[in-house]
Amino acid sequence: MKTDKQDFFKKVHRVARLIPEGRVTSYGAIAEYLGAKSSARVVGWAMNAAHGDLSIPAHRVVNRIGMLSGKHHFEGTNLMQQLLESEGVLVKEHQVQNFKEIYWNPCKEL
DNA sequence: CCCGTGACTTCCG
DNA sequence: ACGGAAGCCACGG
Repeated sequence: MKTDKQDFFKKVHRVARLIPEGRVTSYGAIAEYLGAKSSARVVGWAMNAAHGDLSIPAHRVVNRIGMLSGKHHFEGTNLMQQLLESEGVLVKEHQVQNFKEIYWNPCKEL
């Protein structure tokens, strides 16, 4: 059984679904959990593919500083923020306020 | 096969 | 401390 590159996407999607409500994580954290900490960008790419999968809360995934870097890829402009606030995540200026407090580390939580 | 792009991260000046 | 540049991996053309 050979490991297809697409398997990486599947892994990212799997982890993304595991993100608890009201929590957020970073691309690098997911990448690191998958063993590809150097491929944080690829995680974002996987998220791009997940964009069509409503089962994947991509809005809970932000960059390392808690900024809604991916909001530009969502519909409208504040959809991502709306989803986060709806889950109890405090967001301001497209940035998670208590990011470090609601930060969900898959390496530690899982 | 080579080049460009991308929802990132880290290092160097 | 701030800003710019490079590195990284995968996908599409």
